[in-house]
Amino acid sequence: MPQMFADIVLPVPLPKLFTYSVPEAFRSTLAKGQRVVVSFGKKKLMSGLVFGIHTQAPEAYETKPIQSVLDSQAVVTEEQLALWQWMADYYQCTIGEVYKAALPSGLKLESETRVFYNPDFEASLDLPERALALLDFLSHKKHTTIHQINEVTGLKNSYGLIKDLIELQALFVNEQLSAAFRPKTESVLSLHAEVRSEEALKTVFDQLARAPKQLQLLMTFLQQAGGVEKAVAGRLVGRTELLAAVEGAPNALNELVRKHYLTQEKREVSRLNLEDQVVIEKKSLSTEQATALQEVKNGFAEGKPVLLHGVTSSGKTELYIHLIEEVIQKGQQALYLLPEIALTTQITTRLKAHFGNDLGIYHSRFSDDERVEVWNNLLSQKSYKVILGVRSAVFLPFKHLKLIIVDEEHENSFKQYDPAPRYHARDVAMIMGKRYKAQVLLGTATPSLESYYNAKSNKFVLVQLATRFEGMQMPEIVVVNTREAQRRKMMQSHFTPQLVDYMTKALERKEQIILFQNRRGFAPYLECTACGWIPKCQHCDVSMTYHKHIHHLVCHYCGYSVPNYTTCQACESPAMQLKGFGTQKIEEDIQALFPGAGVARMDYDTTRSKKGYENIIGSFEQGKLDILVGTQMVTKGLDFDRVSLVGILNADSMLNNPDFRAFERSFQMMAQVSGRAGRKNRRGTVVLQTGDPEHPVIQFVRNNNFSGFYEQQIAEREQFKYPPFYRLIHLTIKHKNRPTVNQAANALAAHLRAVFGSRVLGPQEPPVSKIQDHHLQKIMLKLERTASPVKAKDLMQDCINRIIAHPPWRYVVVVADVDPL
DNA sequence: AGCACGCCGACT
DNA sequence: GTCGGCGTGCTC
Repeated sequence: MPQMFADIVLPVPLPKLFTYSVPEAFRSTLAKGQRVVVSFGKKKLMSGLVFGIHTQAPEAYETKPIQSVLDSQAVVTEEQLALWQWMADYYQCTIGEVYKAALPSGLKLESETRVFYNPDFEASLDLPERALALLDFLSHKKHTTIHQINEVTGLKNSYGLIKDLIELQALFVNEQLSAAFRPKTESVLSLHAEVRSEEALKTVFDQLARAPKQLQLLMTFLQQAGGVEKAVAGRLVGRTELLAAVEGAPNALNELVRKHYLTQEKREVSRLNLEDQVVIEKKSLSTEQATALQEVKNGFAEGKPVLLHGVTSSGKTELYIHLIEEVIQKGQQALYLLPEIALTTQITTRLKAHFGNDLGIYHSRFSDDERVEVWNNLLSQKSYKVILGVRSAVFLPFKHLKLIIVDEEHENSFKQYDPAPRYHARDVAMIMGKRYKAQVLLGTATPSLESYYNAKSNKFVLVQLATRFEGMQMPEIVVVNTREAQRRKMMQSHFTPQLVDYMTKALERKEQIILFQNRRGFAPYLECTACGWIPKCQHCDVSMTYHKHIHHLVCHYCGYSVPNYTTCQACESPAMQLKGFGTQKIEEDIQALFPGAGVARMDYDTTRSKKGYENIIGSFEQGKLDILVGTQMVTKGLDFDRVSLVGILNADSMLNNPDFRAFERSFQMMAQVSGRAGRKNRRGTVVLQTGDPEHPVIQFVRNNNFSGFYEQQIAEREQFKYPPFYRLIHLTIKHKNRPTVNQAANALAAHLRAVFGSRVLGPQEPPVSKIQDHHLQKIMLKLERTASPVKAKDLMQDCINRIIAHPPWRYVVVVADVDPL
């Protein structure tokens, strides 16, 4: 029998697969997509994924054997492997990096070296003191990790010491895979087999006559089991619920178990909510919705992706639900992708109500074990029919995927920026559509220029949904000139008199208000009023952000933090002042302006915890709050019935971004917040504060004119060779030493120009020129849409390799971002 | 990326 | 001497 080898994907950023030999025992069962344990490097154990099986012995090296096989069935399907390979190629990363991002960490095992003490070893006193101390420490423990040893000995690096002791056979080590996914268990109780009849139970009651607690507990048990009949039939009752119902029950329960009246056992339970759900019938569609639904289906019939351009509150979700139901009825699966921030309780409860236990949710707020459960569920027979998830849900093991919905398609958070793979879930969804032969529907009120262009040029089918449901009107948009108000000294902090006026009236009518402040200028920083010094991060080229609750300055790039400065570090003046205003400042200002109003702030700070976010949304929904101030978060997927006024505090900082997408983003942002205004019976108002009321983007927003905006922007994109006409690739060059990066970047650009000519721009120092002690340079490539990105990757890689081959630049890192945002 | 190994400077 | 820093090479 010939030798057998397997190519294994390992979660390391090395651009290759690793070939291991397959021991006799696994040969008949090993399959692609199974996880295996292999030793990698010196002695580390890792779980990897079988990518290919063959009989080709590698010539250049000796193979190591596969240590064990973790799965009897593949945990990754062939379709997934093919998709991951595509992602690695297109987004210019390694398949190991895709694997690392794709699998929940509960399915990726890694070993830790364990150190054991040899009890037979007789310590002689001529050992160094450190060694004796370590041996003494270890003799009290079963085993330790090297990490712990470092802590105990106070040594930075205890390898040398450990190695010496291993040689003396005082210690030995092995590699232990760290605990992976553990199914959650709960204790359940049932009637003991000996008493499973009504007569037997009567005897038991008699015997318990003098033990009232136990009797009470047994009665409660029977009640919770749903009656004697069901209890006798073996119905289970959860220990926790039973104990919760009776006070001081644990002892009584132990007695009942000891007397063989009840049996206690452990049972695996799901962490995911599997209670029986009331499934709500779908609402019937309005005429417009019904027409749009038909148009979507026609588009699918043409075999094209569909772009659903529907204004806010036009009922897109209802269409999605109809489409998903049809897919489910055919026994197929649907994937519903939402940006992180929009995946709120509102949408989950709504879908849960429709699809009950057919719905699985894949979200970063879920624990890793919960994600493993979703993954395993999809592999199982009873798998979910619908997955509602964030961008990483594109990695899940679908088997009959026939519909992919990308809601809020324009959202930037569908693109992963760091770490690799730097993928865009919307674009991956397109590829999945092709590979799974699934229909793809993109939905949004403010399409990305890319998607709208695709629709206009007939790659997609465009479906419009222009009216809001139940006769809701589009809001009135009032543009207010802040420059004029400033000139007349009429501004009250960040509020124009007009906005204050609208707010006062809305509050009088008991209506709710949303105020939007975009992220720029959101972060408060410290500045010396004497010399202008601003505290910067030691490791990054950014000013540090002031965090009120910890009274510290924090770097948002690397997390470095220092206690707040009271004096200037440059001129020693004590005149340090807080600059830049965030939502926090606005919140305080509003409280001063409207003392009676309930104000809440929604931003990074207040929504860091899962509950924080839900609490704010909840109290706003219930009308406990009058004014909600926030960043982008307030623009996403919230439908509040009582919001009549939306204030955009400062439109200019968005528009003045030096980025070719700045206008697109500003338009989307303003249109999205505006969509929050309006109620069923009353037209909403949007107050848009700007210093430049005549700005074309402001005019397009005011007139709710998306197509005008599109026409103007797309012309510019074509003229200046930007997407969707050209494909951008950003290369970031990093090194600890600034001159080194600059030289390497220049040389790389020269190499690239020799191949790509004028398609190469830069190098240029990015706005943030240092992150975590690494200096940065950026090179941009503008490639024709028709050019193969994979071929471009090869050519680029050649150039990069030539740079790296140059000894002084050996440790220069080049990172590619394909289709950057 | 992690990790081990080796060579060199700064302390007891 | 000894510790720890960091530069270098390797991973089937």
